[in-house]
Amino acid sequence: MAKLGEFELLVLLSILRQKDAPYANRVREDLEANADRRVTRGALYRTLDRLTEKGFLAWELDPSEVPERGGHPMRRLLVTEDGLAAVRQARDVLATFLDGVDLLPGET
Amino acid sequence: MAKLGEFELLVLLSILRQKDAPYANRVREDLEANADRRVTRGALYRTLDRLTEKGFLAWELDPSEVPERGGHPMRRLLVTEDGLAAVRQARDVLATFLDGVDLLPGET
DNA sequence: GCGCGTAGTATACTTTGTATTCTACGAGTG
DNA sequence: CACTCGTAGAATACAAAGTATACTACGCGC
Repeated sequence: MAKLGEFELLVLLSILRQKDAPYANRVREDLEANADRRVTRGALYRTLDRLTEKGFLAWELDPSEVPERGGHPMRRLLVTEDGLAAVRQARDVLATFLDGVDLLPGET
Repeated sequence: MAKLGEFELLVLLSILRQKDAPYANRVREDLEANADRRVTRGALYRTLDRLTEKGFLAWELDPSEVPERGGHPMRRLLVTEDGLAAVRQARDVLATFLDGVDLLPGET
C-alpha cells in the first residue's frame, strides 16, 4: 500500500474531522487554522487528486448543499476504507516513536 | 522555521530514541524495524544532510566508539534545540488532528 | 451586465524522499 | 600479505510529494 506523506495524512485527518461538512474549503480552513500552515487551493486539490488515485479518498457531487454565492457544485469528500487503514497505520507508527522519547516541555 | 517532512520527523524521533548510540545505522535499523519502511543508506544520509542544513541536527565524529569492522569514523548525531522545537510542533499539530477524530478500531 | 466571492482545474516548479553506485578502512582468512 | 567481507559514509541522479500561480465557471447583488 502506498504510503502517506505528511500533508496527505493531515488532509485525511481533517476530512474526518469535518463530520457534517467534508468539503475542500472547510478542510483548507481547518488546516490553516489548526496546523499553522498556509494552504493554497491548488495545493490542496493536487493532494486530493493524489489521494484519490491511491484509493484513499472518494467524492460525490453534493447537489443539496447549494453554495451561497455560486461556483461549482461542491465535492463531498469521503475517506475510503483503505484511506482509514492508512491513517491508522501512520498514527500507530507515529505513536510508537513519539512514545519512545520524552521531548516533554511541550511549550514552544 | 522550515517545516518537517514526514520522514524527517521520523528520523529526528528515532535519533532521540537512541539515547546512548545515536548513529546513522542504528537509526536506520530502528526505522526499518519499527516504521515498517525500507530505508537505504543513501536515503537516510540525504535526509540527515537536509536536516543539518535546516539547523535541526548537528553531529560530531565519535572517536571512542570504534567500529568493529572498519569503515569511517561514526557520526554521533545530535538534535539541536531548533530540531527539538520543530519536533514538538509537529507532534502538537498531529495530536490536535488525531484527537479530533475517532478512527478507533485500531486493528488493521 | 459587471464585479465580487466561492468552487474547482491546469500547469509549472520546488522540496522531500529514494535508489544506485562509489570510496574508505579494519578484521579475519587463505 | 593481499583479498574479500562487513561497516560507515559521500555523490549522483531520479521519483514522489508539496506548493504557487494563474486560469475557468457560476451565482448574487449592485
